[in-house]
Amino acid sequence: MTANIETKSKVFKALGHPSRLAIVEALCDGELCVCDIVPIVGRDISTVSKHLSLLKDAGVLKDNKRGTNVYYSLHMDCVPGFLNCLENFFAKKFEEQAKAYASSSIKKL
Amino acid sequence: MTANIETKSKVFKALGHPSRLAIVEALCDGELCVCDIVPIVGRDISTVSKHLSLLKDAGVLKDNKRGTNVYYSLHMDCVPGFLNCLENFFAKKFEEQAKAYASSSIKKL
DNA sequence: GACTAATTTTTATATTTTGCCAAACAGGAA
DNA sequence: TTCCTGTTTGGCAAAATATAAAAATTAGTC
Repeated sequence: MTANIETKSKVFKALGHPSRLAIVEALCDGELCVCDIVPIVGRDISTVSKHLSLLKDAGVLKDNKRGTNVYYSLHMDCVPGFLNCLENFFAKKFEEQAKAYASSSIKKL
Repeated sequence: MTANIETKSKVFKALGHPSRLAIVEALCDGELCVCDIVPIVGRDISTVSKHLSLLKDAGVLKDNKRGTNVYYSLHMDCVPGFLNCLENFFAKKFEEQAKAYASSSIKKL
């Protein structure tokens, strides 16, 4: 065990907010500047900037300044795969729930 | 996109606390009852119980009552792989930092 | 039934996080 | 330099979270 629990839980905490997860999902398709991220999140620029620095501090994102713009991109390659796995997990779960509901509805007839 | 951002960020939020991540890491080796988890976390049993129900609510864990004991186990198979990837990420990062420090030390001689 | 052990829920308090505004800062153009 | 645009930082109120003590619940035993 190299990384301690605090370091790793910091990554999860960083991703554990709807605005920040939306940012990370958007960045799965490639880098974006802060000005592009703001409308995606729908919050004040200052708020978005704080979310971005938190994600960077956790190691999830990296930034790259070009001119007056700051471009953020994914730094941690583990993330997209896990997001995909999560997607499948909930897809399967909802499918099963729908099936269970359907069969219970039939029973009630 | 099947699962909404709230559902997914709830998973990350659940894992984004050192006590809860320690619980999940312990459960990667197999199910444990609450009485076994309490000493691992080192908190009051009521606190641990709350952490466990939060993890269960997020879909990360499932529980199984046998007699007076409640056994918790991993429900989401995505998690161990991601934890492993995180481990490698930080291992590589610390290695690079150590290398960078070593070369900077040599320059100072 | 009463009694004990394991766990959860309730309640209360302390701490942390979030989000907006205003101010500060950085780079480019006039 | 001054102005303008894009981004970050500081401060504060509101909301969310963590913790533990006490009360309630559940299963097993006598």
